[in-house]
Amino acid sequence: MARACQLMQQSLARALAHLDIKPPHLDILVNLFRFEGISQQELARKLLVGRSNMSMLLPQMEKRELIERRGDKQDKRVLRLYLTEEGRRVTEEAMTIQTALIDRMLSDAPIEECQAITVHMERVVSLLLQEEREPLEPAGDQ
Amino acid sequence: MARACQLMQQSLARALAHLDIKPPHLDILVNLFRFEGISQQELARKLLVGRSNMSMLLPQMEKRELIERRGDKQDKRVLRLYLTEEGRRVTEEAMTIQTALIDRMLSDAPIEECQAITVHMERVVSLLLQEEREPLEPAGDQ
DNA sequence: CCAATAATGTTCAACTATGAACAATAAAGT
DNA sequence: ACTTTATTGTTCATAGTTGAACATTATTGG
Repeated sequence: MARACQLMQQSLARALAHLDIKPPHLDILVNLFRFEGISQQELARKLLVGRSNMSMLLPQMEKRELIERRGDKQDKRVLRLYLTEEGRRVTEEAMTIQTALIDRMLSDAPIEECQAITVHMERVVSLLLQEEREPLEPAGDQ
Repeated sequence: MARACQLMQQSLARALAHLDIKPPHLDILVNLFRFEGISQQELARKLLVGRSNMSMLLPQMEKRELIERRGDKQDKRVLRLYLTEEGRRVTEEAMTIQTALIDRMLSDAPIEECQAITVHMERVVSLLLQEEREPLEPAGDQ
């Protein structure tokens, strides 16, 4: 199953090649599409990657004029992220490609099953994130 | 969903830390456990990674005496892979840990659903692998 | 107001995985 | 037999990701 994810990433990468973006870029674009104006930190948290990763990718996307980074006026530490018109266009096209790929993969899976899987996966994610924060401390017992 | 896989890998990595092995090593061990005597090439194909990756990991595991590499007598190119006693011991312990993790994740998912998911994932894998080999050639039509 | 603590983003060294180029061996075509 | 083509494993340069250390700015506590 991990292998399936791995292969889908590779396949997605190939399908996205002609737009000159890769899966990590798409992840960023999609999240900005839905949550415009978030900070780099918030974005990194949603994507489950390190802040440093954002510091590598975002400036490069800014140079390609897919996104824009504007400093927050109330907190001079944070940079808020916005899509440019070009960025929005590319995002929509890329999402179309991604959706087509996913549909093709799940074409012979019942709809309810997909939803059930999604629900479980989200539960798994929150479960693991929670565990990450409580390494090994029962705290009250013993 | 890709994120869930990512997190499970991280969680598995932490759970495996005290054995001083990482998920890629476990993948190798489990496959040797089930298919003892396969070549590096076959192993790489099963794991969906490059041959070069095997060339990096396997010698290091050989030095730690988890595996053994013996040259095939009929084909002097291939190195056949075997688990040592120590390797078998570690593999069993690591599989226990992995199984426990997976069970914990899917504890509230119905059994049939898990099986259904597995079936679909395997189909997805074979579908994508097939596509990889036929990049863009309808060949007979048009 | 000032010190201490925390949060954001950047930089850098380390690690992993990859694909291309290569040497050795095998298989196929002549 | 000999040349050509394919396969196996290795090496190396490259790209992507991470965590730690850092500078800057906020927040908290005295």
